[in-house]
Amino acid sequence: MTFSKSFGYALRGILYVSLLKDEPRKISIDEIAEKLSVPRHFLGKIMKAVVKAGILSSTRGLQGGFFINEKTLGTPLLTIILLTEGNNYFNTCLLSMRKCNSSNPCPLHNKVEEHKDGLLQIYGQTLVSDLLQDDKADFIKSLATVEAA
Amino acid sequence: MTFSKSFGYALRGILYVSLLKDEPRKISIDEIAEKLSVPRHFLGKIMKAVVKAGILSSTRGLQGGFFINEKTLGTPLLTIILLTEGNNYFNTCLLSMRKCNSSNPCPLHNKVEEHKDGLLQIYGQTLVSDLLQDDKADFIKSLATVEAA
DNA sequence: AAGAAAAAGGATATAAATGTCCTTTATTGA
DNA sequence: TCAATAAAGGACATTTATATCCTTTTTCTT
Ligand code: FES
Ligand code: FES
Repeated sequence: MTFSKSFGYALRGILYVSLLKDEPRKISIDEIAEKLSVPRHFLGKIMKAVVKAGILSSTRGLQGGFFINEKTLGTPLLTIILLTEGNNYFNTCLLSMRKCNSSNPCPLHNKVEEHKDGLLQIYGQTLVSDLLQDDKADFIKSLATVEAA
Repeated sequence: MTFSKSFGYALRGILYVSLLKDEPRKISIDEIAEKLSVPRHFLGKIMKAVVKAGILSSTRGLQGGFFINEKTLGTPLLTIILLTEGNNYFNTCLLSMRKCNSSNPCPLHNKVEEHKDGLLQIYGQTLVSDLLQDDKADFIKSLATVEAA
């Protein structure tokens, strides 16, 4: 059920850049890290992988930064999950056995299969664009880590 | 979606001991580790926590080992999950924000809430006894880690 | 009482995830 | 061409999860 922090950072970074798609400027890692209250250098490392995967684009140098490309908004969540959690995220057995396998299922397998598939469906169908909200200010607020509940 | 290895080891250990509930002997950590192909010392540490939580019982000394008690078979999966993954497993936000909170939801929250709740239901309702199979030999086989698919 | 067996407990080791820092490379504008 | 800026890349530090080992305590058998 849980994803790594890397996934959270990646998705939030992508969403933040996507949200500002109409601004002429590119978005720097410093801005993203600050607005999301996320460790700057670690985020940089993750965003590099995001760009390498083609989910976002970036340029170096003055006026450089991150910006969306033709793939960004249509990227399914699943792509981002597999990027940060590894390609085997959905075929690892819940009980730490080698491969999740319905022909030789572990004791938990059949109990959760339905919901596991359901989540996989959702992750495959939900696009970055589906997660953006109209109210930008409110959305940015919901992207920032908040200590207090 | 994924649990830690500790959870897999714990549940499999519990299931193995439960499966042998009709045998007069107690089950040693060596036997469990060997049958499940799991690291012996690490498993010992986890089983200690399982016993401390009252899910299994154990005695030291000659003829000692692990055995089920009145709670074992009726223990819901959820109890074991919270034991190994921590009590906040189901209220941590998927995007690494402070608290999963439907009044101030992250962008992913509403998308997955239904399935998250569904899994929680299943984990709360599924008991150790529900995971045991009649065919012991087959079941033990399904408990053992298998390298090859 | 003595010895053996087995869990419990604690100390340490290794690996992976997370986080920080510094250097290099690319881009822009003067 | 030069200086400034920002991502990319790589080295290193810290923390957490996983794994191993050794000692202590308990229990049983003789
Ligand atoms: S979850 Fe264990 S085999 Fe599928
Ligand atoms: S999953 Fe993020 S707030 Fe609930």
